[in-house]
Amino acid sequence: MWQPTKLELERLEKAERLQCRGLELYPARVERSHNIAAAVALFLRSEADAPAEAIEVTVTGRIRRLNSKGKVSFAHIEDESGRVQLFMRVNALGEDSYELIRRKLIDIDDFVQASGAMMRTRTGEVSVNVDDIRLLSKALSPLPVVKEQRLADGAVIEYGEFKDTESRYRQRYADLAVNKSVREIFIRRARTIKALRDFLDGEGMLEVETPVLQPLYGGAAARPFSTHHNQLHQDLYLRVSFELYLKRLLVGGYDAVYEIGRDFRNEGVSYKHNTEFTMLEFYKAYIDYMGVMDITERMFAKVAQQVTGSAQITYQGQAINLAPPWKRVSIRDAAQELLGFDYMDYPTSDTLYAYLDSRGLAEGLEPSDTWGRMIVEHLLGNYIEPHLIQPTIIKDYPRDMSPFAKRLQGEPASADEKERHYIESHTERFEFFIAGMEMGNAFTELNDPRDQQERFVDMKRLYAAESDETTPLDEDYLKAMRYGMPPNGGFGSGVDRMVMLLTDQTSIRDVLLYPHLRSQQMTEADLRGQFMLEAAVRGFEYRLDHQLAGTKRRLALYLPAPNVGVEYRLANALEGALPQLRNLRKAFAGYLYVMTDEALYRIDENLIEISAADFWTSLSEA
RNA sequence: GGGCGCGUGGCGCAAUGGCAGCGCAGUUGACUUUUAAUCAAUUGGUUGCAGGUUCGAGUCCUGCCGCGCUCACCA
Repeated sequence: MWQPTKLELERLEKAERLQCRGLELYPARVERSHNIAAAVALFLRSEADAPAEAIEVTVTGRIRRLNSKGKVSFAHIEDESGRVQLFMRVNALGEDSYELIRRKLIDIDDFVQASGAMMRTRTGEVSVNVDDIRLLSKALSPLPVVKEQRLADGAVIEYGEFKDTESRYRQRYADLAVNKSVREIFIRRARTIKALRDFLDGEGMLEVETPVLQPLYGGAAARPFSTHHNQLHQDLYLRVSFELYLKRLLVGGYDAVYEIGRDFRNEGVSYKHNTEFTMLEFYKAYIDYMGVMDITERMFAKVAQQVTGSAQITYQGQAINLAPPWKRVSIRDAAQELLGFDYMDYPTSDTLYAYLDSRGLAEGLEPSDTWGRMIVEHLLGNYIEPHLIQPTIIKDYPRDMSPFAKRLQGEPASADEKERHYIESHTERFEFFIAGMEMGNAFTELNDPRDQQERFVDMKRLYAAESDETTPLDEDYLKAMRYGMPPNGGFGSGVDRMVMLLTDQTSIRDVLLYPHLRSQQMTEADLRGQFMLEAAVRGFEYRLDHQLAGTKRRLALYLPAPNVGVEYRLANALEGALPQLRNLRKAFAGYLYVMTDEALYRIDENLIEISAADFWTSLSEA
């Protein structure tokens, strides 16, 4: 339950004073003739005309700055479109109205509606000469204070920023309300996703939606979240990818489909991983991975153009050119180039490990890792990926890392032994990297059901050691493929990372409105809220106290006997709150008691009745 | 999960183991063109939680909670 701070109490008191004046704090009706940017633009245009007409406007917004100078006051209000200054004089507003400003009954953070003619103040700032001001919404809690100084060159310096990351993520609304740059990130995010849709629609692809809850997960080797459907008595997984469902649609006769949606992976979080993230996948019939490369390059250039105005972007101070063509290099050649050896000279995991070890490149690698994993995760991830600042397509991945990709095409018969083995052991898969970050993944999709089945078995065998989480065999997917799947190229890309790139952010959390954070510990305020509810519904009284045992800080819930004299009522009353109570118990070092006039209970795993003697004993032990 | 770091009024930050302070915001007063307005006065803190060492702990130690960075995991 909310326990107002001093500042909040002051605002509550103001709220009462406003109500005493007969003012509505949260009126239902609003008037607004222009958004702020439009009002300013209109005024600037009229100024250009010689005999400027008065521009009367009614604008709305949140007060972000308030400067009362006796009988004249200035405020800045802000709506999504921008800010404008309110010029308020007692003469124009009248004593009564002006008093609201002068006495600060209207505070910074309140939403107001202001009417008047547009004007310039003596210092030249475009303002509204306010003759009527109305409260639209009273802010009872003050937002963090951020002051802005506008320099002559238009630059804005912020003072007293709101930057504690935890508070900003947990109270994103406050972050957005005071940090304009944060608001801009999410506008740009929306534009990015729209630009992607525009592009893909323009390519003639059909946007589709496939199940988030899947009986079998697949399409990526990631650990899933699982859940259960009660009525169907069935376990379900939250999807880790859309791949298998989208490709089934090509069997169904669509030439090209795409989906933008949420994937869920039960894995660690990092600056570029969130447990749920936005994925884009598309599958297009009658093209191979080279066709996908073309689309990829065009798509990134076009989206960047649409979102930032240019295909040349700056990320963390580095100029990045997204315009095609991008560098395309096989993983084998990239390793050759950056590390100076041909991994095909070490065609088994044993020989490769031995070689890498001899060069001091095996740190973090296990001899038991598969050959493909050594190359892709270790060599690529650690030694190649960080160098890929300009967009780079790394292609032709080892087969055991690519269960849905077709084998590399070539002339095995005519090549020498090493090249023959290379072609047999690699696939038409590529990943592409920008700013040292993996941005996406694509293949010439496997459409041979017999080969696909073999791959499932191979994967199972290869990763059996890691047991629990291999890609399960999806028999229905194979069935679909047996009906005939057109040759196709597929693509998957993390949209959040693309947004990071286009907004110059280094953490995925800064491009997610509500990044995943561990839930906060139950607080006393939460518990009070819980009990206020229970008490209101069930009609009992309660009291929560600290200071049970001298100076030791303890929390106790006190339920007077007349209200909860009957034990089952007590149990009922606590049933809902018990999990929270247990949680709270941790915060109070394990001591939380419930008392009635008749009995004492300790909250443990359950509610345990104890004697008064036990109670005092356990307290003194603490 | 491991390592490193952080947690002090609403926000941003100080405080060799020795009186918990500053700026902004707030409150009161002055000011009819300010813009980080200014001037004067002033309120507000169980220093994340719990224990310990000490004459004395925001500071040192232990445990817990949360966040950040990083490593691991993530074909």
